[in-house]
Amino acid sequence: MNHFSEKLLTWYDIHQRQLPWRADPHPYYILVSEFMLQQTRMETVLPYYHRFIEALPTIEQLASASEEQLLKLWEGLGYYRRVKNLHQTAQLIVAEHGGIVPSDPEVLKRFPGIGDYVAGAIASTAYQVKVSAIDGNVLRILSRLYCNEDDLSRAGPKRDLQSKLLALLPTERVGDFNQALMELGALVCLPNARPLCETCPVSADCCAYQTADPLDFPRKKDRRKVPVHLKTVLVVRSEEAVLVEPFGPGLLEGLASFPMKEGHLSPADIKALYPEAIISSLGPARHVFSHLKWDMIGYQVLLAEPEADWTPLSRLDRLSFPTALAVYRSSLEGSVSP
DNA sequence: ATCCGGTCTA
DNA sequence: TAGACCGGAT
Ligand code: SF4
Repeated sequence: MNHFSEKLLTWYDIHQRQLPWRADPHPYYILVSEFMLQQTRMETVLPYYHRFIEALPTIEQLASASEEQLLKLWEGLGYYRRVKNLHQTAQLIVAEHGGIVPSDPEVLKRFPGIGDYVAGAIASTAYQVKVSAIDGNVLRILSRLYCNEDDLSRAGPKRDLQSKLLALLPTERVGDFNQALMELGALVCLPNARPLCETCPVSADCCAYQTADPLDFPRKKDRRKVPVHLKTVLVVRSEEAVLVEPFGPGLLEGLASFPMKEGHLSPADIKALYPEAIISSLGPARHVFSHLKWDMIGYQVLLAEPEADWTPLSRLDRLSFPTALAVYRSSLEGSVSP
C-alpha cells in the first residue's frame, strides 16, 4: 500500500458515513445506488434507495417490475431516463448474465446508463477490480492535488488526471480507496465552500493547499444563460376527476402532466377554450432546469362533468409528477380551489 | 440567482 | 464535444 492511499484509507476508516450499500456491498445494491447517485446527492438518494430496495430486493424483481411502479419509485429524483436505463440493464443482466452483475468495466459500459464512472464504481466497489472511478468529487480533488488549471470538461486533461490517479491506486481495498476519495470530496474537499484542508488527510500532498488557493481549482467554465419559456398550466377537473396527459419525447418524458400551453394565457383565453367552465387562478410558479427555465401560471378549469378518460382523484397518487409541477399537483390535494 | 453533477446523442 | 437531461443546496 502506498503512502497516499494509506493516509486516505486510515481517514476513511474513521470518518466514512454508514451507508446501506456499504454495510452490505452486494453488487445489486451497488448497481442501484450508483444509478441513483448520478447527478444526485447522497442525502437525497437515501430515502429513495431504502424504498427501492424494499420494493425490489433482487435484480430479478427489478427486471420484471412495471414501468409504472419504477417511475413511482423514482418520482422526484430527477433524470428519469436513469430508471428506464436501470430497468433495461437489469433485464439484460438477468437474460444474458444469469442475474449476476458483471465485474468487467468494459462489459458494464455496454449496458445502457453505465459510463466510465459507474463502470469503475461497480467493478471496484463490488468486485475489487483495480480501476479508477472518477466522479465530480474525485475530479475536483485531483485538480487541487495537482494544481490542474485545464478545462476538465475536455477529454485530454481528464485523461491526464486519471493517469495520475491510477498511479495512486492501492493493490488492496481498491473499492474502499475509490469510495474514500469520493467521501473526501463530499465531506472535506468541498465544492461550494472553502475546503477543510486543516483536517484533510492528504493536505501534505496537495499542490493547491501547499502552494496556491484550493478555491481556484478546478477551473470554472462560464455558464451559458438559459432561455425562459412561458407556460400556462391548466388543471382541468371536476369534483371527482382531472385531465392528465403524459409528457411527450424529451424533457420529463413519460411523467404525468397537465395540459400546458405556450405563453401566458389570460382568463378570457381560457374561457374561450372552455366556455362552460368556472375559471380560477392557481398562481405563478417557476422551475429552473440546467438548460432552460419555465415561467408558469396556472388555472383551475372546473367543469360539471368529467370526460371518460380523466383520472379519478382517488387514483392520482399512482401517477408520477415532476417537481416542476408540484404547485399545481398539490392544488388537487383537499377540496376544489375557490 | 448560481452552482453542482454522469451518460447519451448529434 | 456541446448540449440535453433534473432537483436541491447555498
Ligand atoms: S488539502 Fe484541501 S484542497 Fe487539498 S485535497 Fe485536501 S481538502 Fe482538498
